Amino acid sequence: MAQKPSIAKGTRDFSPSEVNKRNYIMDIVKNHFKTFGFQPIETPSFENSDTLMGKYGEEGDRLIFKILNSGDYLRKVDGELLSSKDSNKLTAKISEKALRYDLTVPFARYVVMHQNEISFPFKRYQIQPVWRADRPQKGRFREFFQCDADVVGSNSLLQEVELVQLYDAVFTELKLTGVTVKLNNRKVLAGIAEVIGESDKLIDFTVALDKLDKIGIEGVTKEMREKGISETAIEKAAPLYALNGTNLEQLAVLKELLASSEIGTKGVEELHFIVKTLGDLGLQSAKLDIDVTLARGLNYYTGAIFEVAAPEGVRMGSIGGGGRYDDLTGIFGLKDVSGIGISFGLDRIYLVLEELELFPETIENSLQVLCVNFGDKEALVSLKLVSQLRKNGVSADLYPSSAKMQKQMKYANNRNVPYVVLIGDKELEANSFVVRDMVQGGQKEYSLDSIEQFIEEL
RNA sequence: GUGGUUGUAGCUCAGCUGGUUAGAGCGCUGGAUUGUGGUUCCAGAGGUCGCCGGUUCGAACCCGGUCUUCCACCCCA
Repeated sequence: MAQKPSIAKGTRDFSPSEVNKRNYIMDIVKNHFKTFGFQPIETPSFENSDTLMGKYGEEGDRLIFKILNSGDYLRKVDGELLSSKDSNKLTAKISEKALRYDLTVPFARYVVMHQNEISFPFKRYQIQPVWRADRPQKGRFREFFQCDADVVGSNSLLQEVELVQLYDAVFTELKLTGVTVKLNNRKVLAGIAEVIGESDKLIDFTVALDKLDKIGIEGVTKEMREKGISETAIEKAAPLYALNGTNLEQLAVLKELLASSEIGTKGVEELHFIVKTLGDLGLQSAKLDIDVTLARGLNYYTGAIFEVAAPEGVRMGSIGGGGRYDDLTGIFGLKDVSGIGISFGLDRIYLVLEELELFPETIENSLQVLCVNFGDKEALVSLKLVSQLRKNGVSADLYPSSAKMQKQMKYANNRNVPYVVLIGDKELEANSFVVRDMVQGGQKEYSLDSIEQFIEEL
């Protein structure tokens, strides 16, 4: 009956070394979330379908994993509906729960449900898996972790400033220097659309604009034409592609360009404040770049839009993103609560650190000391040593059986154990233990009465 | 959701226009080495060639379906 095991499409197992590396990233992210004053929450892995459906657009609904009702779920379904083969209508009848699609909507739901217990502004972070019935691709899975930090209940632009600092702090500690935080503002995009006379095509316009670095100016203009944007509008938008110089220089040009648009001017002012303030405060290793072509998450972002690009030379899309959304909780009945959030792309950060060999070597040393097992009597003495080491915070183990020495040494080698301890009959007699340095190759003998000496030299 | 791509030993991959017992390297097990790993030498185990069906005297190879992998698009983290 042996069947070949397999895992579901788009899912992954994580082996010890991978978990260690992922934890390394998450611990650093988490620590900075905490020092910036964010508090952790967790929400269920599945929600009522009503909570999720319709929040991510039509495409999103398709990508939500639905959970089949329990029991005889077809019994109550109308026979006519069943034979109509209308999947969308039928789904609503046989599925009332769905897997979490992101962390933002459940967070909005959380805020609304707990509004009376929360002190605003509420700063929360959340690191949990989410699921999407997407077709997998490189760096895209059907199950993946999101690391989000959001602030709700404050519309101060200082939050924008702070979140850029948070990105900077995390990537600096990860030794991932040279990342670029790209910054844009939905109001600027709206202003541009207004000035070129295509306000009603804002989404089409920005989605096309967003592809500039991918398909070039020609590709963008072609897509705009296909979406029915007028030639004059396309012409008027042309100066956007030629924006260059420092952030402040670009903002000066934008200010001019958008002078006739109230909302556009507001957006430029917001960007100016963020750029100016961060200029005064300084960043450790990240670079801040205005990028008017940045247009992610337009369905809900209303102000700032962030995206973090990996250092130059690394072929990787964005490793983080976020933005401000003025009315996220509105859909659940709580008006006028402004929110802003950022997200870290754990899987992609992992790939980048791997490529640049930035993981510390010590991550692989899961066991520091292994005692070779020579037999019952020797093992007992070894176990006493192991206990002492463990009490001192040193990860130590005794090989569980008196297998051949070669086998035990090989095991230590495969597990990357830096020190092997030998207590055989010779050592028993001398009340000592021999420590073999598996990296250098040398050996040293210590007395069992002065274990501290060994611990100090570790 | 659309188009393409991949699947052979634990891993990475060979395998000619269909032809008899399907190979290599690494890893694994045992030995050279009864107290020494990482280097060396010797021997051995391990595969329903993703799965189902079809064509053929004969299929890892050709055809159809299905699952999976990766890539592009859509979208997105």
